[in-house]
Order: sequence, then structure tokens, then C-alpha cells
Amino acid sequence: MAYTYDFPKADLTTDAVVFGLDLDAGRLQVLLVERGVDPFRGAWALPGGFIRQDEDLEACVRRELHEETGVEVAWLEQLYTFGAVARDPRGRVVTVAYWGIVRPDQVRLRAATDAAAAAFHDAEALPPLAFDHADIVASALQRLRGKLRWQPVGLWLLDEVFTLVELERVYAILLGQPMDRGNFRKKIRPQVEAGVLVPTGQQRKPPAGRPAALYRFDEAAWQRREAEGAAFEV
Amino acid sequence: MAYTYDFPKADLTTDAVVFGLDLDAGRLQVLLVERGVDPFRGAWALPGGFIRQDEDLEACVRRELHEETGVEVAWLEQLYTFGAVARDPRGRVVTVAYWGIVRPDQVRLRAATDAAAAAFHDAEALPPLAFDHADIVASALQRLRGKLRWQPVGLWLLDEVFTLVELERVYAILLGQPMDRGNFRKKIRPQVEAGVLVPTGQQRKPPAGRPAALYRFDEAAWQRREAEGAAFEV
DNA sequence: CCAAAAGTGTTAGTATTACACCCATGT
DNA sequence: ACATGGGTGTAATACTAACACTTTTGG
Repeated sequence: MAYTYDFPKADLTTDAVVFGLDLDAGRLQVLLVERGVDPFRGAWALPGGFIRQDEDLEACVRRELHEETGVEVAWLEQLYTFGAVARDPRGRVVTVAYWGIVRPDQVRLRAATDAAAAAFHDAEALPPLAFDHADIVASALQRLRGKLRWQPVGLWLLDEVFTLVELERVYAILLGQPMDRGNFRKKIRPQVEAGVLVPTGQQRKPPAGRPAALYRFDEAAWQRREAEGAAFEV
Repeated sequence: MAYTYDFPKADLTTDAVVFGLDLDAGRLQVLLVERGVDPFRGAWALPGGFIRQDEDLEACVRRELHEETGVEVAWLEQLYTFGAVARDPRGRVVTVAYWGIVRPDQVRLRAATDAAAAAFHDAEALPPLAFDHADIVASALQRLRGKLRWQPVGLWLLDEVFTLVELERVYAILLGQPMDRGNFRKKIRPQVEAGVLVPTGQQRKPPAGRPAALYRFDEAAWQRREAEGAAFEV
């Protein structure tokens, strides 16, 4: 073992900030677990845990997330690495934080391993969090807002087919402010022309009023456009 | 030690991508060290090394940077954490990458510890790099370009006092394209009005032509504006 | 025919771009 | 006087925001 070093090491964990977007209630939430072990037993925290030697960072966060909450999320992005010396009372623990977003009504929560419970909490009214997890959530919120205007975040939250008004509602909730219908469509139009948003020809009937045209998201077309430097602006 | 875990751990390093902006040559460079130890002995790599138990991530990267190159950089930002399982032949090593930018003519290179040499290399023509450091550099370049338009990156590269034409030249090099003088000043004007760029009343005489007004950067004023959500657009 | 919800158009204000012009200095 | 580099102004164009209007459905 010519390359081995021998001095006290820092430990490495991953944590996940999983936002939940409740389309009906129009609220943004955060997935938390109630800790079943010390330290911070009984407090709410982000799902996460120690990395194994043979797994990638993202694999680790997905495993921990699934173990502690039962949730699997389609899209996860690395957020930031938090490594303040005193952030964990167990000793020197550095954590790589990831964030993602899901529809709470499309996942089944199931607490397990060292989590006593798992639940979505309103992002505007979070309970006190363990470790420096409040900082991590704040950082994730900032990233979410920034990402929204360039990446098709809203589309990852909708069903296979959706209407433009539904898409608009998603953005209104995520940005925390109502949008102008006409202007929203103007921004979206280039995406339709580029084939990123594809009209299916089908319609969906609302409780009252004119039926809405259904669209689907052509992810491959988006990948191509993104490679060319195009953005998904709203 | 109730909270101690005992399984094979991942090791943690930090690496620094320090860009050098040569104002005279108009080139962007990257600070590299020639490795003096295995693995990759003799290859060029980013300065960096293992974290100690009692130091923050940023403290670590600054220490390693100073030890291996003699360079101290005013501003460093976390870039991304690279953790692919096989990225290091020594075993499981995860690295937290930082990036920063300096003027090569304002630092004194001095290779030491496990680096055989330290030098700036042209960003467009880097030698083959150790580990996954080529990926890290590519990622840093992307971040630099993205950051430019919102943060006063250009100002961190100038002397205490500077002219607006000098500032414009910095941006032209960083963005890789010439700028329109008039339009650049129009973008800058709000920063002058907000007190972020302060005219000193002094002038600097060029080799020929009209003397240029000197400005200084009021970092505190910028912090205030930034907190209010303002950007430093160019 | 009316209410509700989807979808379109029009206009005023603002920001961006390209380019021409003026100013201060050394030779 | 003129070359050199610093500094300002303007007109055309593109983008944005606000709001009014039209279309399609169910009762």
C-alpha cells in the first residue's frame, strides 16, 4: 500500500433536499425525516447518510433517500458540499448535498432504517432542523429559483401529457408569483416550434369552459437544443 | 464513542482551479503543478491534497495551494465535488474542487512539498492531466464564463485603482470576444451611480492620447447591492 | 345566452445593438 | 495639425409587461 496515508480522516455523507410541489394546494414542500438515532434523535432532518466505498455520490444519495423515505426521484443535481468543522457533533463530517423535485402525490412515503418518520413539510414553515440542514435547505431554494428560468424544471413535475395552463401553474407556484397567461405562452412558443413541446392533438376537458390542448415533452429534442446553447426561459 | 461508525471510509481531498489572466498577452491560463510523487509522478495536475480533521474545506484548499505553488488567492469559490468511484488509483478519494482567478504577474510561484514544479499553462493548450483533472478544469471554465455576467469577477483582477478601459479589456479577454466601448460603459454606469465603482478624481496617462479617469471598487457597496438582488451585468 | 376556462393580439415602455461623433493629450 | 486612445450620444431594433380581446365548451 504505497499510497496509503495515515492520519485522522474526515467522514463523508450525502444529504438530499427533495422539494415536493403540491399542484392542488399550490405549495412548495420539503421532504424531511424524523431522526430515530442520536445525535438529534427526534429532530427533523434531511434524508442522507454515510457513503460506501464502492458507490458514486449520486448512487449514495439515491440509496439513502430510498432507504429512509421510500422515495425515488427522477432527477437529482449536486447542490453544494458543506464542510464546516463543527457542523456535526459526531466529529468531522463533510456532506455533499443534492437537490431534486417530485410531486408528493406521486410518491409513497415509507420511513425505514434510522428514520422514525418521513413527511413533506411546508417550505415556508419548516420545523427546527438537525445539523446545518436549515442552511442546506436555504441554499437549495436559492438554486431552485435560479435554475427555473433556464432549465425545464417544470416539465419534470408534470404527467406524460399536460396542458400549457398546467405548466404555467407549476411555474407560478415555483416562482411564488402569478404569471401572465399571454406572456407565458409567448415565452413557450419557441419551444413548441423547436419540437421540445409537442402537441399531441388530444384535448383535456376542464370542469367548465374550453378544452385545453395536450402537449408532451420531447426530452431528446430538448437535449439537442440545450447542446446548442438554447435555454428554457420562462 | 457512541456515534462512531466503523466501515471503510472514502478519503477527502480538495483541488484548486486557479485561472491566471495575463492582461498584456490577453490569454487565460491555468495554474498546474508537476507531481513529484506517485501516482501520476511527473504528470501535471491541479494543486490540492488531503483534508485535515480540524480545517474547513476552503482552508484546506488554500493551504494546499500555498504549499504546492506559493500562491495566495483573494477569492475562491466552491465549484463541484467529484466522486466517481475509480477517479483515483489509490482508492476511494472524493475531491471538492474550488476555483479562483489571479493575475500571474502578481503572484510568485514557488513549488514545494509533493510538487516538483508549478506553472501557468495556456487554458487552450493544456498538457494531459492526472486523475480526472481535465474534467474539473472544463467544469471550472464553464462556471467562470457563467459567473462573469453577474458577479464583478473582472474587478478582482485589477489593481486598487483602474480605468474603465482596463476593466473592459479584462471582460473582453474573459469572454473571448471584443466589446463595444460605448455599450460597456452603459452597462457599467449604474454601478458608478450606486457607488460600487467610485471615481478617484485621479487620472492615468496612456502612452498617447487622452488621460483616463481612475476608479476604485467599493466592495462594501457591492455587498449591499448584491444583498438587494442587484447583479453586476456586463 | 351566460359563465368559465383556453387561447390570441395590441400597445407602451424598456433594453440592446451598432455606429458615429467629440474630447484631451503628445509629437 | 494630426494621430492616439478615452469618452459620449443617437437611432433602429428587439424584448418585456400589462391588458384587452376572441374562442370553445357546458349548463
